Amino acid sequence: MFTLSEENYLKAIYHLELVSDKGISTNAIAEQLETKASSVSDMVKKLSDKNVLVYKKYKGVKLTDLGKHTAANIVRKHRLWEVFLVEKLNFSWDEVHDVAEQLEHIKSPKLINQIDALLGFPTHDPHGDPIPDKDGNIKIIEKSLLSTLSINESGICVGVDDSSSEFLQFLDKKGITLGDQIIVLEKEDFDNSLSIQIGDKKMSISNKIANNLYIRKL
Amino acid sequence: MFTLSEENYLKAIYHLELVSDKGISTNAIAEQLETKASSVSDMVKKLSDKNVLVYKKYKGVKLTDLGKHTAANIVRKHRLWEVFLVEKLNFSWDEVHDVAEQLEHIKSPKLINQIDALLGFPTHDPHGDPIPDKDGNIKIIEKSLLSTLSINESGICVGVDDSSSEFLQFLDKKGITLGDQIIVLEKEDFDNSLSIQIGDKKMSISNKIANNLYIRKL
DNA sequence: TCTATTTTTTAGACTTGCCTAAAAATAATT
DNA sequence: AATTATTTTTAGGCAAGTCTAAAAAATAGA
Repeated sequence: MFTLSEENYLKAIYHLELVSDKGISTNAIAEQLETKASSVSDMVKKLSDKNVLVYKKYKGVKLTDLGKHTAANIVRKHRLWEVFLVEKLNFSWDEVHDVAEQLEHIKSPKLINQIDALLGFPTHDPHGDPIPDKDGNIKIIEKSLLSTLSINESGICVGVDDSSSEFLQFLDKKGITLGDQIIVLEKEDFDNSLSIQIGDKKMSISNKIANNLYIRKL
Repeated sequence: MFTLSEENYLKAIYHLELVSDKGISTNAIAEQLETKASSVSDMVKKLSDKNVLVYKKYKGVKLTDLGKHTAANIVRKHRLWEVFLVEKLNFSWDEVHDVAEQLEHIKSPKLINQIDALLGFPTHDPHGDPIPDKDGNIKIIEKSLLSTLSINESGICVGVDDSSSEFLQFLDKKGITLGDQIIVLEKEDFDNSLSIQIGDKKMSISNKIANNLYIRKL
């Protein structure tokens, strides 16, 4: 069994490994968790003793299979709770993160399995992120940043990169929702902004936004 | 904001105050929480500094209004989660306690209010215990132990005193459920056992059982 | 290659929450 | 009232998890 703190470290390292593929550095973990490198050094030794990661001094860490499995399970719980909050309790997608951050640490296999069933075994959370299955496997879908689409290409909005409540509320204000079909009408060289069409609405989208919206190309 | 440990102390003292009405002793708290009196002394000072209770050395403690309100809110969350688990996730009444013990510490007013609404604002948990409202008030219903009923008296089963899973499973096996109407047919002086009738089923009930079942007399 | 800079680890300290053992206060008994 | 027993508090210590400051290792630049 893992403490709350240990679980948070595992999750942080898991997320970092999805991006970097080589050993995760002490500093990277410290930044992710908003803590100090010295604290990370301590915890990493502890986690190494528990066989969830491999640690060689100055060489960064790598999760073991046990570590990956454990971390994926926490992520699974986090994302299932997010779906629950949105689908069953009328939370909006920008409100769910902090609560899910607490709920993900509840220890009860039956609870999370029943939530899963109640929700109809969803595969993605409200931000479009995949939900690991019970074995920790995730189904990766082909997705591209909106900013990488060419003129006249179109696709379905399937996720966000930045899931801060500011960005999500901005999308709400613009009327952009997961599942929307988007066509790129124009690309402005000057500021890399885009003209896009959603349904019959046309609008201009800054580069910053286009770099945070994932599209499944059609 | 209170730590997990502080919340558990508050809850324990709250429960003890419902029974005893005078200052709650250090030893009583220690026993309730399965900890040592010295630990209680420490914590009680901390809680006194936080104005949730009044503490005079050697004199026991009393919750302040703030303390009562805070504790009632934790109990409210615990019992609402229990209802949720039974009503929405197919838990049985003997499985809910440990999970609710974790869920009661989740901090999100919106979460618990939405759960409350989803459940239709229940007033009692699966064991018949009353759910405090948002202000911490509970509606006490007139209830008596089954053992206090006289021959030919009848009532509705409205709660249990002992809510251990052993006792609850025993009731399941006997086919006794909250809401059942019970008539006392006979009382045995020898061992204080009872003959009762539930619906058209007749059965014999030991004194120990009769001392743990609450009845609303008809 | 040899400094200079950055990264990482170690050392020592602090807080929370718990413990044991001993002292102090209260309660009970003769 | 004096002694005994019980309850409660204090004193000191321990583990988890964090921090700062300093030392050690790795990396980068000339």
